[in-house]
This record gives sequence, structure tokens and C-alpha cells, in this order.
Amino acid sequence: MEKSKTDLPRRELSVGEVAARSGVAVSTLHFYETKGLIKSMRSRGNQRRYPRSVLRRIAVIKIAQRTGIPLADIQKTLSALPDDRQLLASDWERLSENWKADLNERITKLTALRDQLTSCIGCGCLSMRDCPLRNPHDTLSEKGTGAYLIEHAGEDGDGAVQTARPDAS
Amino acid sequence: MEKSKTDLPRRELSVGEVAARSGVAVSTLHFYETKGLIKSMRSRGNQRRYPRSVLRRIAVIKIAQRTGIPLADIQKTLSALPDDRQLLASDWERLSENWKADLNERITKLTALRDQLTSCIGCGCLSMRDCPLRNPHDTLSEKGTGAYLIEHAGEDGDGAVQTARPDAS
DNA sequence: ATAAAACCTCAACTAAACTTTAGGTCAATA
DNA sequence: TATTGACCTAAAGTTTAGTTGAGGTTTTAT
Repeated sequence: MEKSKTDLPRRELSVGEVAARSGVAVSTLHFYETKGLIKSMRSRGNQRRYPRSVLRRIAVIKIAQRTGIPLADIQKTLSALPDDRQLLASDWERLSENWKADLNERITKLTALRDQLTSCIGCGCLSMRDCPLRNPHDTLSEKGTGAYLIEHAGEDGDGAVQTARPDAS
Repeated sequence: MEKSKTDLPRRELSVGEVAARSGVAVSTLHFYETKGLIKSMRSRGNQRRYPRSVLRRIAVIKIAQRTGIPLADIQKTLSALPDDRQLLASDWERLSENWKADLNERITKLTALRDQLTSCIGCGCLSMRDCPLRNPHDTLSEKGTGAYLIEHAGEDGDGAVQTARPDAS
């Protein structure tokens, strides 16, 4: 009889084992592989076999994703490691420092937004001229797709919230 | 001659005018309309005509988006206003309170992540057993798609980062 | 009156991050 | 041995938030 499954930790893991241990779906592992985020060896029968270190790699990917970093960027960062060796503590240190910076930026922006929200709840104006919420000059780079406020000469009282006074004829 | 364009502020705005004033593309306005986020009247010639209040509505939509709320939710919230009247200060107050709460939650999560990142940079372990980054029990609801850590009995030293010691034979 | 600019609809395309399906192979077990 | 469960590939589908294009109509300006 072969070594039973629970006997020694075998050197390599199947895709299903990696899925169970890492918490990501098998299809996701396939997907990550096509994106170059992880890689695998193959068994004689063409099934994926992973070194245990893939679990760490996946953990790192998931952490990066939680910080809001797109997979493509994660891939770039990971593949920029000198060779494709296992992550060392020093790598992790460098990566996490970078990601922490990104995260801090996002936190800063969201906090600013929240504070503006807080202060604008009192006034409730949403005036184009006055309200910081309406003119987020510092947020243009946030996924900006369209043109932003190219011109707003001829600004007239269009955006202001009415003081609650329903149907005053 | 008709009233010139720049003479009096006409009662209604064309889609292009709304686009220019609000900073969103015309195609986006069409799109928002299909999603029920805004609506329009039509001219004799079937062109969209908007009341000025649409600008405020769009401003609110954009603010909500900045907080990270998906359009579908924004739509639900806006359409839950008693009738489809203009936003009043009291509406804005209520909405922004809700959104602020969401935002705070997001900020809290990101901040926790950052702090974990900070404290884990020192140790660099990423150990499945010890590292808070590896087991974010409080983050399961964050876009969770796959199964999460259903079982990890038989945990063996798979995830730990090696102390920097390149090729120690 | 006519041409250009703005507008219309509908359908298809984009991007990210996956999942699902279809059709077939491999491996562990009763 | 036979069957089931795990695995394979490739392609297509899903969601969110839009954008782009084709083909045609309205408005506006000259």
C-alpha cells in the first residue's frame, strides 16, 4: 500500500488540496495561472502539482487584493522578484511596505470624503460653488472616465438643496 | 429671434448641457437613465430635457459612488424616496448619514488591514496559525466568492516565510 | 435652405475577476 | 474491474460601469 494521504505531508499538492487550504476555488487557481500569478508543475497524467510555497503566494495575493490592488499589478510586483523563487521575509517586507502606502492613500481619500460628508450634512447645500463634495479636485485620478468640469461658467443656482418646504405654491 | 441661449436660464437642459455641467459623459447619462437613476422628459423631437434638479441628483450619485456604493444600491436608495420629487435637505441628510456609515465601515476595515500589515512587516511570518492577515474572519463578506477555510486541520508549516537565507544548502 | 452639430436608438464592445459548461481524462476505491 | 470523484482544456457566460459604433433624426447656425 502507498503512503496513506494523512501520513506524511507529501511534497506536492493537487489543485483541489490547494483550493481547500487556501480558500480559493479551483477555477480561480486555474485563472490565476493563466494570469501568471502562480504556476504549477504537472504530474505524469497532466494534473497540476504545487509546491507548498504556493499557499504563501496565494496568501500574499489575497492580502494585496484586500488592499484594493488589481491583480495585474499584483502580478507585476510578484514577477518582478529577481527570479521566481519563494517569497522571503525580505520580499514580503518590501511588498507590504508598498502596499501599505497604497492603502494609506486610499484610507486618506476615504477619510477626507467622510469628513466632507460630515460637514456637509449640516449645511446640506451641495452648492456647486461652495461644497467641497461637488468639486473634488483631489480625486480626479480615482477611476476618472469622463471629462471633469471643463467649464462651469454661467453657474446658476441649480444644485442647491431646497430647505425642506414641500409644495410651497 | 428666439431668446438667445445665454439670455435667461431656460427651464430645461439638454443632455449635452447636463453632461457639460455635471462632468459626466452623455453616454453615461443615457446609461443612468436605463438604470433608473435619473429620468428625463422629451422634446417634441424626442430629445431629452432635464429639469435643473437633475444636476443635484447626479452630484449625489457621484458622491455616493466615491464612497464605494454600487449604482444598483444608489438607485434603490434614491427610488425609495416617497415619491420622485427633488431631493430635499432632509433627504440628503438621511442619505448621507447612511452612506457615511458605509464609508466608516470601509475605512475601519482598511485601517485594520493596514495595521495588521504594519505589525506583520516586523514578523514577516504569514503563518496560517498566527497571522491575523491570513485569517480575516471579519472580512468574509467582502466580495467573498469562494469557500473560505472550511478546514485546515493538518496544518503544517506551509505558509511561513523563510528567514532571509538564500540557498542555504 | 442647407449644412453642421447635437441628438436619437440599439447593439456590441471593454475591463476586471471570476464562474460555468461541455466534453473528455485520470486516479482512488468498492 | 468498474465506477465515482477529481482533474484537464477551451470557450462562453456573469457582473459592474460604462464606452463605441452604426445608421438615422433634430436643432441650430449661416
